[in-house]
Amino acid sequence: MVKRVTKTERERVQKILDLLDEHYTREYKCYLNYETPWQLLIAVILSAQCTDARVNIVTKDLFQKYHTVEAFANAEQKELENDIHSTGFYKNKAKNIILCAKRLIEVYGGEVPRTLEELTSLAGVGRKTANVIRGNIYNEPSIVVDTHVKRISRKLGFTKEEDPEKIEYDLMKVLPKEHWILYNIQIITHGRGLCTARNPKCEECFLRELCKEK
DNA sequence: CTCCCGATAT
DNA sequence: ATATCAGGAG
Repeated sequence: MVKRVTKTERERVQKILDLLDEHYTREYKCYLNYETPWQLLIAVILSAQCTDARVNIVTKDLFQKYHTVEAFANAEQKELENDIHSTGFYKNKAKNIILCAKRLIEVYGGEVPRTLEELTSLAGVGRKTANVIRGNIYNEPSIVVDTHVKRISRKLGFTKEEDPEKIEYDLMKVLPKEHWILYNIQIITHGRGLCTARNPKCEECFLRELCKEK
């Protein structure tokens, strides 16, 4: 189904974006700690079904131990599994990180590629991870659909889809391009503080009036 | 669709 | 005890 956006819908969207800008940061600063593009790539791979706080604890030691992409490419899988154990899914993540690092070196000269197609050709890198890299590293307008963006975008009536890729396309039509990267960061902040998955603090929410509710 | 999976809040 | 966390692959 093709989504159409009417003028009144656009005005409602703009009100929500204004309120988000008013209450949350306008910086393209993500919650995962990193120094280099490849460090962000690994941090995002580790972040699957894991809190960013946990990932930051793990990567602090991890990036002290493995200084380069080559170090990850040559890592012993069992040892890397142990190093990232607390993030969960550690066998898949360790295997993917090693394969990803090898391909970064063999195909992309050790650099993190820029296009969605190139990024998703890397092991452990799907659409969500690729879009984080495109937005945060290359400043390319991109929409990241994670668990918070999915839940809250549906509550706000921006989409009725379940599939993250379809949600991404709906949000592209609903949101002005200048807000694509920022939206994700602000919604995560909102999803962690007020619009939580379990007991959302609707009474305290500044979007209460504009929310389509459950 | 299922599996991968530990840590934390409720 | 259970839901949830910056998902991805087979």
